[in-house]
Amino acid sequence: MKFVEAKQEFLQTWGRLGSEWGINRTMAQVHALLLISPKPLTTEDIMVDLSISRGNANMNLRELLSWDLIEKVLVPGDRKEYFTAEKDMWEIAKKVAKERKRRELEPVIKVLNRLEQVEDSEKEAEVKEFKKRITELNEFVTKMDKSVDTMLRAEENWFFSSIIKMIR
Amino acid sequence: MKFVEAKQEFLQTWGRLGSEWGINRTMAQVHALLLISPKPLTTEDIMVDLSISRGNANMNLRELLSWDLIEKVLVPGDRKEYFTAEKDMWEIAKKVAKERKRRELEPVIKVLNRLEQVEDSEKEAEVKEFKKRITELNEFVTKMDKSVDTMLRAEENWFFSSIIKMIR
DNA sequence: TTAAACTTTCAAAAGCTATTGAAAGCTTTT
DNA sequence: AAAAGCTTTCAATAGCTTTTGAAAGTTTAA
Repeated sequence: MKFVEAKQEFLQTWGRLGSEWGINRTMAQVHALLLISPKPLTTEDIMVDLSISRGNANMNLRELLSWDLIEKVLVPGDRKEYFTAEKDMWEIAKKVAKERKRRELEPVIKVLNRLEQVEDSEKEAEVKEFKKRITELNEFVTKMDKSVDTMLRAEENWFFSSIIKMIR
Repeated sequence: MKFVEAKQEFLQTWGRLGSEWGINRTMAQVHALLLISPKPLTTEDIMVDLSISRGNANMNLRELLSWDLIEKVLVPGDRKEYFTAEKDMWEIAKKVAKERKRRELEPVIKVLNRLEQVEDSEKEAEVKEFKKRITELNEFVTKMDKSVDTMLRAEENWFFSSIIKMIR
């Protein structure tokens, strides 16, 4: 298999996986591109490699910056901005987990907490079941949330640190 | 907070979370509806509660069946099909993990394995970096995949069983 | 201070995914 | 065997998300 084909297939595959997990396909592809590049790239490079517009490239680069998955690099004697990606897979996983937790899990927990306060009424069976399910869901999601915290602080804790090493 | 409002907000919230995680919003809402219902529901019930068309309801119900998250229930003396959802959160999580692993992780691992076979060429730095990243990614995704397997078989293994109990 | 180089914005357009609803297809009842 | 009751299909369409590209904005160089 030739490099150019392999590269192309990787960009496709990573983009598809991203969109299956609720991440913009192009954002995943820009990230993939920076991931396999041995040197920092400019907006121009990314536009050319992925055949996308300047606006699109710019937008997805800022989004990746906000996820802290890439960073700007200054190349001495050049006015252009260069970008480079975090390459350690464990770091990437941690950053994604952290961001999704903050953006998605935490707001849901807030809502579930409020919903547990539903008042008991006449509609016995329905309301009882609702409260039961919400409570269970809340416990579950809260535990997921805590597990992510634990993972993020894994290195600080000898016990989890050793479990992580088994999985890692 | 009134029950009807709480129910509505729950359906909204769960639908939004679903779509953030790459699951059709309506599918998540149908699931949510069955999750909080103390008794099995018909297609008609679901159409009314979510204000969706028959075709849409039918399609998402079959999708949920294929994920093994809901099942058909026969009510004696009634020709209609009723549906009911698995209610144990741990079971739900396991089924979702199992399905996504099969549909998304496994195909990616196959591709990564193929991409590792890229031939070394003149373009030294680029190809070398590519191979390195693909290998690391492959190791990482394979470990994720194995971790999911371990989780799915958690109850069979005393050691992981005890860890799961801590998280669960 | 003017011009050039580069980045950001955003309204319009394209592209994609989800939804509708009527028709076709089953299965059970009469 | 005809009708009624219910489920499934799918082409058309609606609605949402992404992308474009030109214009505006910003920074550096001359």
